[in-house]
Amino acid sequence: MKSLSVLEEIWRTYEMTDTVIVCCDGTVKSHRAILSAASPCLKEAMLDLAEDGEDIHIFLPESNVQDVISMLSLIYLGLSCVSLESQRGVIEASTALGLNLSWYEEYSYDDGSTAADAVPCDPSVLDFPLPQLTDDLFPATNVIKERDAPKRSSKSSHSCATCGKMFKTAGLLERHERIHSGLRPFECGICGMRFVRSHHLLDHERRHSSDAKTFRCPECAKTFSRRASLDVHLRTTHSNQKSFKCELCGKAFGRNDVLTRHKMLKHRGEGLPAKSDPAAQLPVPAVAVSAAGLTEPYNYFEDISVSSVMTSYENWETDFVLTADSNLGFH
DNA sequence: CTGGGGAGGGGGCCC
DNA sequence: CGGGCCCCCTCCCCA
Ligand SMILES: [Zn+2]
Ligand SMILES: [Zn+2]
Ligand SMILES: [Zn+2]
Repeated sequence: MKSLSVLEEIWRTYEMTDTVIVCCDGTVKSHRAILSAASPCLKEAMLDLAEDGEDIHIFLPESNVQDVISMLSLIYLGLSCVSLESQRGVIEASTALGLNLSWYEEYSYDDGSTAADAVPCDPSVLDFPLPQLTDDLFPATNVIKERDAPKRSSKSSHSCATCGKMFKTAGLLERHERIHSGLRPFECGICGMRFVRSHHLLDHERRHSSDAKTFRCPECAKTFSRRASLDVHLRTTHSNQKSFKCELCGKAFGRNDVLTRHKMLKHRGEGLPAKSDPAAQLPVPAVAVSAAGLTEPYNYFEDISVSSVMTSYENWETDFVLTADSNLGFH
């Protein structure tokens, strides 16, 4: 069991939601306890409502589902996986909810004002529960975005009803949704370990057999279990590429996970440099950096999760910033 | 501490 | 569809 993943688990499973955020193009369910923690004035307003177990409805008619999901991922996970296009929408939704934005003050408008200037919660976003709205129009799913949703890009959008991640094809979405079911249909005949996908089982079973390490380094004759492991070895050991630079001390690393570990161990509590610092722009663009820096107890988790979350979004905006070869770093 | 390999688990794609 | 493959990202663990 991983540590630091309680909020991630809540986020992924979307169980026991008790709050519905009604957007212009659908609804997103959430948890009032977590929203309360993020917004004192929202907490105060919700305490006056719905003691009888009914969902509280929060109305953000100016916001769309995707922006609200991005905002919630920021609240639950501390991640800002937000496209440049929807950045303002996230800020506006956050402002309407009176969120305490001090921990991602990296957000700023083009004119230089920042999200930390957010005004107090607008009480008009809260209203009486309207269960028929969600029950009739948006049944059985946590997130509905197809209906009337403006197309965000020319690419097809298939979004997961549980976590909101978007996929290129319905098949990819279906495969992804198996993650939430917890089903692991593929079992290793030797050790009994179970896997979500057949290829993972195949990869695992190879390690029980003699042909475990079939990839041989042409430079030093070391052998590896995977092609990818050999590639990393060649890149870091033989060509000594260090594409991941610490924006706090300038030290460069060959692998992003090593850089992340370095920041966790060496720079805890230091925060991140100003956005104007060119070093802060790469390899992860400033908009994607969780701006709390390294002061929060969950930061290790946050940092290492940024790019993995972002990769699920990388195809829903053409101007999305993290590219597929992010592990190669910048050049 | 860092370097680095092993391993689990993701998305994209082809057939 | 699903199997199989690629490539990726992160986490674990040890030297
Ligand atoms: Zn096994
Ligand atoms: Zn080698
Ligand atoms: Zn550093």
